[in-house]
Amino acid sequence: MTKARFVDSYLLYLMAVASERASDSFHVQVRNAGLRVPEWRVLACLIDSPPLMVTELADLALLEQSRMTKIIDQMDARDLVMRQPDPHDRRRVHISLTVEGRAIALSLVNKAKDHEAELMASLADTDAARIKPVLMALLQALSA
Amino acid sequence: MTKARFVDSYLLYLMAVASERASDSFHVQVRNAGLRVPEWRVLACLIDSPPLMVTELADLALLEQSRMTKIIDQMDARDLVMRQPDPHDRRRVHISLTVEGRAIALSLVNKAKDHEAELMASLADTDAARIKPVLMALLQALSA
DNA sequence: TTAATAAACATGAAATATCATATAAATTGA
DNA sequence: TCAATTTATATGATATTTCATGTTTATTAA
Repeated sequence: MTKARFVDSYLLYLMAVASERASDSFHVQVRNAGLRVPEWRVLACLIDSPPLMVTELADLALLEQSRMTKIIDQMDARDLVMRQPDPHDRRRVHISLTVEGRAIALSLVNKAKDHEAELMASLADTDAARIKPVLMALLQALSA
Repeated sequence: MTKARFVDSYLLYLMAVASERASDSFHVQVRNAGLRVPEWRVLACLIDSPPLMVTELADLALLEQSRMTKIIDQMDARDLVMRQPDPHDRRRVHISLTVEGRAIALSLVNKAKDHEAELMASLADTDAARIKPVLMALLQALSA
């Protein structure tokens, strides 16, 4: 009988490790594509979205606003995204993908789907069927 | 019918958001205790563990080795952990909690358990019953 | 109206993280 | 045995992240 450590059955820890370890192998592909993880998140968030404000994008991509501004600076400089002032509210800036950004986003989204399929296939059927619903339920509970 | 965004059903994204959002409220308590999140992880990993090497601790606490060395420097300076050279292998350093570190760790672990209990209580019974097993199954699959 | 407040984004300084590599000790195998 | 390799930790330069706050524009309510 092995001693159970606190962290090994602590929910927040399990989620953090699961997220980290599961993402690791895909993040290798992200870096191979010349992107950092936050940049990939920006592309993934924008691929099937109308242009988003900086704050909306920051929320969605799990980044703090000032950090998002800087990442947009860099991605803008590399022609991956573009800024368009909102004509109705001149404080706002709409961020959207450039043609090049979209191409890279698409290619990575496809790789992400393949990677996810492999991951799901490595799980027993019941686990595979439960994992997303359970996470969604948690998110639901957190936002209530 | 609302348009489904890619990220909203992408497993790695669901795990990252769920982990982030679920941790947020607890991390407030961590900062109130005067600690940063990585420091809390170190305490949580050491609370019921024999002394660990820097690399072991880094793995367990999801931190890169050189970063762990620096965090240990700071926690050592604050008397939360201590370094002990391994007599059998002089390259190694064993990290363990000081009395003060242990007290803070215990208090936070108790808060963490309360927080987790609340989180679980906010879920439907089937979701609550499934969430940890499913994450453990994923971790199992990843390490295989 | 217009002063006060709030919201959106940007910026710069300070703190932190990462990467490559140094140092030291242990292990391997010729 | 001892040179070569590997392992464990530390270090320092560079890059990133955060925090507080600035600037501009919109909203509120007196």
